[in-house]
Amino acid sequence: MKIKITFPDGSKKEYEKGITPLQIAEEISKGLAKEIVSARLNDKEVDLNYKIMYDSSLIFYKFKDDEGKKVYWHSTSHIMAQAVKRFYPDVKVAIGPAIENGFYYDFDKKTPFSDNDLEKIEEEMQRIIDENFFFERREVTRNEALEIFKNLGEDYKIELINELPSEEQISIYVLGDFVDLCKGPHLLSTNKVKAFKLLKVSGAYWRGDEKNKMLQRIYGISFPSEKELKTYLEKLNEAEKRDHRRLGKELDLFGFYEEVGAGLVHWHPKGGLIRNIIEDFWKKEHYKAGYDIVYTPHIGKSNLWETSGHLGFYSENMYAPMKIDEQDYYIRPMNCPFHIMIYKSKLRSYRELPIKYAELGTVYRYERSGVLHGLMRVRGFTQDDAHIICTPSQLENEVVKLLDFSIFFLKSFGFENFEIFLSTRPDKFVGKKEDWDKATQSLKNALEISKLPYKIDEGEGVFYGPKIDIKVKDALNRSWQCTTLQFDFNLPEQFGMKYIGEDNKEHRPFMIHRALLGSLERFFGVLIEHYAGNFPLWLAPVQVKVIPISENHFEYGKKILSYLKEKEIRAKINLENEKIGYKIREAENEKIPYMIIVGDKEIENQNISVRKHLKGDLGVFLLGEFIEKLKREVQKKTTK
RNA sequence: GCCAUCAUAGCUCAGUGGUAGAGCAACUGAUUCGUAAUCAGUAGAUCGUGGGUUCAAGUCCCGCUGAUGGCUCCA
Repeated sequence: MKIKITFPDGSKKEYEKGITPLQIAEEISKGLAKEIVSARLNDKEVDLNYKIMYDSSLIFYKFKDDEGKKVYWHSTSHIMAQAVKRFYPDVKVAIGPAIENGFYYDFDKKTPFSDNDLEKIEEEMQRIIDENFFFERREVTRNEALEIFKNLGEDYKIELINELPSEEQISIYVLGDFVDLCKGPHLLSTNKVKAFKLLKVSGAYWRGDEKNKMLQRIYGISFPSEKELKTYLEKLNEAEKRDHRRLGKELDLFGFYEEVGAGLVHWHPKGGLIRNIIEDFWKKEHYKAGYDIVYTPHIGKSNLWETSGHLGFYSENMYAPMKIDEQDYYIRPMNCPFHIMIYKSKLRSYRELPIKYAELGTVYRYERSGVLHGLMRVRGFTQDDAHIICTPSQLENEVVKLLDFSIFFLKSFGFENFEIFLSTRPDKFVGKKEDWDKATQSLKNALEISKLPYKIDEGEGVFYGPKIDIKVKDALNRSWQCTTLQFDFNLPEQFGMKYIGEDNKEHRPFMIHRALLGSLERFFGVLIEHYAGNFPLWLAPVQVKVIPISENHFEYGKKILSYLKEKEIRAKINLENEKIGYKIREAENEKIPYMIIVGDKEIENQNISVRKHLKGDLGVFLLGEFIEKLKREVQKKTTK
């Protein structure tokens, strides 16, 4: 009996019935057979030794494919679980999936794993790999599966089996002395794993729910070669070097103080200077784009927060109230109610709309101590917030403008790649379905008009409205959420916002909350990591360092310094009694974009030598010519 | 909040029950130097904090504060 196999390029070929993907690959080429890790048969991912019985389409997956990585990592997690079970037979296994970078496995073990344990487990894994067990798939009935895992005492697996849909084919994989419930597919055998490393241990709740028992999780990663593992570990190292917390300290940009409290940022002078530049730019552009900049209080009475609904749905993130004249006041977690007050201070006509209030508004939110993380997750931060209040017919156009404005901002800071998500109505929501549909459609239209590619996150909207989020990709290709643009059905209703329409009747305006950079703290953290602390000229706290070669050149250096300052270049001079190499090293470590080096030659020719950070000597310039170059670079916000 | 790890000089780190150490930074002196570290010297710590065990605690135990990695990825 012959069957027909269709390949991704559309070509077809006949094979004996019962042939496996591996055998087909072997016929094509030995190299291919060696490289593939799994296959897709029609719409189902299968093991390489799966017997093909019918005409099918076939795709091979290699490690470099996402599907292949998943299989590879998932298989490694099974090897790890087997190793753990060999050491600790009483441990119960929970789940062990592949994740974005590697895999983990959760274990129910009385005492947590130590780093020592990790080494032991790694050695045992290597033994399992050397023993080269087959990942043997068996399809079983529900009762058989329950029987097997009951005998093994694997309670978590039983829970999982009971939750599988009734029509699901249940499968188990046998790996030597280890049996696991698993849908598959897997590698053919354990020695396909060439290089692996266990990275960290942590606690993790069963199914991510804090009401459940805390399990012990081990994370790891694996690759088809030692070299790839090495490259990956180096990349981790590189990320660590540009960690904003480390650079924040090294470059003296910001700090946290135990005496003050967790998650409360102090911007040191250099960080403050950068922030000020960002804020100036932000304000200028907002005025240009038709926003009004407002300033509002940081606390407000409890009634305000009751009306807004924050005390109902956001109280978990709010700090306890303080009593002032017998009244409860809350420190603000958001700026919206205050902006709404300004809107409501007058009767508004449709002719005034859209009204756009912008504020660099500092807010305070309670974040659980364990989730705080440098500048990325803090308890007090400043949103670059705005509220756009418009008529329903203006909505779409306003969103188009907003998207354009957001992308302009992000690009100004050197981000070129974005991921855009549209989140739609969740299960719990306020407002009418039809209104949601209309608003969601407007957001969609705006994205289409802006020709921005986006993904839809079904049901991931906030309860008060659909939203668009923009994530930026940084230099290491990690994504960070910055811009969020949220439609709000709730607050205009709660606060009874209105405007007088063309028909001389009262209408309810639409309102959009938006933050472009997100929070200044978080955005600063992202910027630091994106640039690895090497800020572009327009943002660098010190733009130029003047370095005289010896004491004889101090006077000439000072003259240059004062001229630079006169031209509003942020410059410093190094008057230390050190050798030139040492001073250059210092300036390089401080990541100052340009160095001006002056000695006898420069004095004689009345010029300067310029050295660029990370690049080296640029040669000789006239001072005026160099300043022009700097001005152009600042103007263009050049990032390279 | 929960699990784990951690907190020693300004910074990075050593010190596993018996007299607190190093490198860098700082300061002083010498050196006056051409594109990523000149040499020598000086000073700097109630070992995060509060309690306990012990003849003796940086070190062992408990509380607190703060930091770090996780706690979303569904066999």
